[in-house]
Amino acid sequence: MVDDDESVRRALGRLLKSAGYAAETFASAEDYLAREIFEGPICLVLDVRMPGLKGPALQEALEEHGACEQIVFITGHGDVPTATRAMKKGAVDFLTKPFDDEELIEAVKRALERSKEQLRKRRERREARRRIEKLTPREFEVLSFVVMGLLNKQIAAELHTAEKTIKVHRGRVMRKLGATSVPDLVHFSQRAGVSPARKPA
Amino acid sequence: MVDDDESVRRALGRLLKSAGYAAETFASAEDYLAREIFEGPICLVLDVRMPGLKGPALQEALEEHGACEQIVFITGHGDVPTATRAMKKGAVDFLTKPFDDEELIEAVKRALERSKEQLRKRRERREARRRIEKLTPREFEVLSFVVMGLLNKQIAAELHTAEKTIKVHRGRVMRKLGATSVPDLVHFSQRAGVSPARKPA
DNA sequence: CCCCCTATAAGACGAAAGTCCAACATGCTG
DNA sequence: CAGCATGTTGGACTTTCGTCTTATAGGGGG
Repeated sequence: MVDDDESVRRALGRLLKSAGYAAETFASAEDYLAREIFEGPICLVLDVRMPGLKGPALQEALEEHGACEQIVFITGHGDVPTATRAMKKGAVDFLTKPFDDEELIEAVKRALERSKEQLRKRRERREARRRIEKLTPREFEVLSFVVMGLLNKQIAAELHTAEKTIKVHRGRVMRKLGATSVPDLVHFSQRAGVSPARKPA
Repeated sequence: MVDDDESVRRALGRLLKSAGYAAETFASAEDYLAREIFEGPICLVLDVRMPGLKGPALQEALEEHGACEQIVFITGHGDVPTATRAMKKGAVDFLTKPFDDEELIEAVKRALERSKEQLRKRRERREARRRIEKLTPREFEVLSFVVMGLLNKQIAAELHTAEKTIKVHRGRVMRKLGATSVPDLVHFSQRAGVSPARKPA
């Protein structure tokens, strides 16, 4: 939680801890950015108006860094454009003080779920990319064609080489990716966010 | 566009038409619901406060019907909670009068893009489901195992039957879905939103 | 009662894919 | 230069997949 008002920090800290969350508090956006990085689902309860870096500015900074925390804004003097912009940029909620404890808890809960899911997808994607990067250019080409459903001989024709060669590449791709089947390869490609090339039914 | 104020309807209607959009106007949410259904990307510019059915209520009604229009709210007296709730429910933007023409045009543009994309996904999904529903229960089971990467003999073991039988089912699945390869089957399953069953690497 | 759908299964055959081993050219790097 | 990674093939062989035909059996509907 980031809020410049210490009484708010203490009150909300108590509230969140009583709800079972490991709440940490920061007096400014700068303090938050300087914290040690925790890898796990994070919900950031963020005041809009603060001295120094403002809430929305911190939101943008975090987004550029590809951070995974989900943000719940709280504010005393929120206006509609600010709230709308914050929500458009992916905030989970935008609460105006005074708000019910229950409201905040609910928002934090949803934020953590979203953060967890985002984290999971990101990890999957990174892992898939990490392995795919170990492929040689040729192997990657072959992979692309395989997940498009082409037969070895068709791939061979595309690449102007022998079907035998394709088999070898294909086997190496399977080993390098740790895949055991064609569907595995498809999942890998999709998780890595590659091959939008299609030739559907 | 739905707004109870006729001068607003005329002004925004002109604006949108001059921007190249085929704008239609409605004086109330009820009128909008009674319109003939148009299938295509739709952006609904919606006033929040109106006699009869309010903007947010219409938003909920449309969502329950699984409509595909994307909503841009406009309002003269918007408050933060209303804006936040609307955005949480998927509104594209929430503009407070007075707003720049440019702002509205931009919002409408983004809304139409989102609507188009949503429409595309929905069509894909419906088409995939339509075909998958033509499968017999047994064939569907086989499909599930195939897209999980199991061999025919493994599927046979799972289903306590002979590999030969699986081959027959598999062939029928391919024909019924119009697929020509295993990756095709995988795409079908995913587009239809089935088989979250995994046994990853 | 007969036909159709569904599920089952066998035999036969060919195409495709995967797996051994071995070989060779290229280009980079130590 | 020697070693290594990469891309390229060949042969031989196994496994898997696909298709064709044929066949049996149960359930439901006309």
